Amino acid sequence: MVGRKIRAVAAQDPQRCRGLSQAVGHTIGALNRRGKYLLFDLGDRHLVVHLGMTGQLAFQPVLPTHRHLRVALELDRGYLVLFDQRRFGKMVVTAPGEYGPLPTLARLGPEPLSPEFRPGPFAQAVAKAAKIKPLLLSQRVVAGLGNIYADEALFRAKIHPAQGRLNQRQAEQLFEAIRQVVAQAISHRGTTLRDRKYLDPERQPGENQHFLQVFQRAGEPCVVCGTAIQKIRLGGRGTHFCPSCQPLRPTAHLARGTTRE
DNA sequence: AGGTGGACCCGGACGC
DNA sequence: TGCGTCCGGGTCCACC
Repeated sequence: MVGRKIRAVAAQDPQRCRGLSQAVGHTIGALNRRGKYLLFDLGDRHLVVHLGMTGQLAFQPVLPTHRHLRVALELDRGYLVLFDQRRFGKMVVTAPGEYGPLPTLARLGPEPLSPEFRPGPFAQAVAKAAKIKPLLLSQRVVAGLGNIYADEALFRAKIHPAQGRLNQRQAEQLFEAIRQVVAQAISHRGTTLRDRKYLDPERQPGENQHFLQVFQRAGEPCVVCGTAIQKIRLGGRGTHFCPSCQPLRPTAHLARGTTRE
């Protein structure tokens, strides 16, 4: 669809797609990604798309009739459409770099597999965290981690999801675990759970669900020690961990140099 | 400023 | 079979 001109836009829910009419008359340039956001370069504007949890973006020659069709951009030949099964997805037009309507994008941390993701700044950020998992989900210290990969990375690093003030060693372990979990998920073409919410552009399921070690495995044995995986609620999210491999210790015992033992 | 809890939504799973 | 209820996913926002 790159190179095509946007002729018209139609949004089912104009309130949540503010500014979309600014896209009309622009030509779609490069398509980039930051974290979970897709950025279409329109020259002096960016078209920002977030698929939420169940959204799908498609380029189709004819306008589909689909009950979950939420936004349609009419292009020179064909349509760019956002299907948004549960209405958490977004399409917004902004000036490049001005992401006021998208505060999470405005404060997005580095890509986990990029050179900008560095252990030093990461360690500094997680040393101050009240609870590590909500910080990972905030997108501020690293971009793109959702509930599945946050749980998996914390398991690999042997850190309890509610742990605060990570020490240097924990920070290094978590840094590596995040990169491994993301790289593994990409190599397995994504995670498609039982509900098949995620399918790739060819409509094929991913394979990473077969490699998850804690997510949605509550009650099953830990792959390392055999202890039953626990599920708790943390920051409003279902959170899976091994209570034996990921013990929660008082922060004071972990933050090096803060005790007089 | 940072943390937290609720709102948003609806398909699917589950219980009766 | 059908109906009601609950859950969960990623932000965003109001509040602390």
